[in-house]
Amino acid sequence: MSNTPRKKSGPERRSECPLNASVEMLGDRWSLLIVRDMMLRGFRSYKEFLECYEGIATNILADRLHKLIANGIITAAPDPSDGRKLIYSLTAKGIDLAPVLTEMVLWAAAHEDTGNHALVCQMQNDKGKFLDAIRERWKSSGARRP
Amino acid sequence: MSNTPRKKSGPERRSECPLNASVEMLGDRWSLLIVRDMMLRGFRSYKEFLECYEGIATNILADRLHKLIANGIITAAPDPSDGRKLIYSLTAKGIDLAPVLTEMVLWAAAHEDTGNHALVCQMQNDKGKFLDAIRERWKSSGARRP
DNA sequence: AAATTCACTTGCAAATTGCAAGCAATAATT
DNA sequence: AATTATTGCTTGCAATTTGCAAGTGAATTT
Repeated sequence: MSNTPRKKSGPERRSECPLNASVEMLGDRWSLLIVRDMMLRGFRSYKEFLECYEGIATNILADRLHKLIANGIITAAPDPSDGRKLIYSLTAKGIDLAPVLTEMVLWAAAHEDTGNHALVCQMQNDKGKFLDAIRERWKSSGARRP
Repeated sequence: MSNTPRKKSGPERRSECPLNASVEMLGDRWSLLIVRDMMLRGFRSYKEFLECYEGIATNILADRLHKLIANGIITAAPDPSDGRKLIYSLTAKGIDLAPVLTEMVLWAAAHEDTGNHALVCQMQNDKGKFLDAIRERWKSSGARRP
C-alpha cells in the first residue's frame, strides 16, 4: 500500500468509522464498476466507460467520474492527441483499491454463480502476484490495455 | 473461506461479473454497515442496529435486513427468551465478508482521516489473526459481544 | 464546408431514501 | 388484572437520486 498524505478536515461524514468512509465514497451501484474497468480492462475515456457491461447512463457516468475525482481516486487530463478527449487515470489511492476489488470478486465467486472464471482463478491461485501485476501496470501512469 | 453451495439460477443480474454481483448485493450506503455492526460490535437485534453510529432510518433498516436475508448473508430466528425479539446471525457467506470489510477499512484508514485506530492497528499488525478471531467468534453461531 | 465524434448537459418520469408517526404483539410493572 | 413500556416493524409523504431520451457545443474527420 502506498503512502499518500491523508485528507485532513475532509468532507462531513456520518461517522468517524473507516468502513463508513469507504461506503460513502464507494457505496453505490456504479463507482466500483468504473474502477474495475480502469484497473482490469484498461479503460481510460468516457466513451469506453459507457461500454461497461452493465450499461451506465451518460449523466450517472459523468456524475460518478466527478465524485471519483473529488475523492482523489482518479484524475482527468486532456488527451494531447485529441482535444475532445479526457484521459482518466487511477491515482495511488485508486490503485490501492485493488485488494478491495479482489476480495469482493473472490467473495461473490465463492458464493454466487458468476462468470469470468479466468480472472477468478488468477486471483485465487496467487492473490499477491495478481495485485503486484496491477500495481506494476499502473506504475508511472503508463497503463495499457491488458 | 468456507464452501457453501453456490446459488443457481439466482436473481437477474446486470452482468455476469462477480464484482457486479457483490455491488448489487452490498453496493449501497447501509448494508455493509449492518454487517460491520454484527461482525465487530456483536449486534444481533433490530434495536441494536438502530443505534448504529450513522443513524439508519427504521424503514431502511427493515428493508436492508430483508435484503441481506434474501441474499443469504444473514438469518433471523425468534429469541426464545423474548417473543418480541428476533435474533439476527451472520451466515457462513456473511462471515466470509470479513476480508472485504478488512480491506475497505484498511483502505480508508490509509487514505482518509478516520477514527477507531485500535481496530485499524489490529488489522494492520496481523490481518490473518484478526480474520481468524472473527471466524472463531462466530463458529457454531455462538457469537458474543467482544 | 459538412458530417461525425466526443464528452457531456438538460428535462422529466420513476424509483429510492429519509423522516415522523402509527401499530400490533409481547413483556414488565403496578 | 390492568396499565405501561418495549420491540420490530409498517405507512404516508416529501425530498433526493436514478435512469432514459434528447439535446449541445467543441474538436476532428471527410
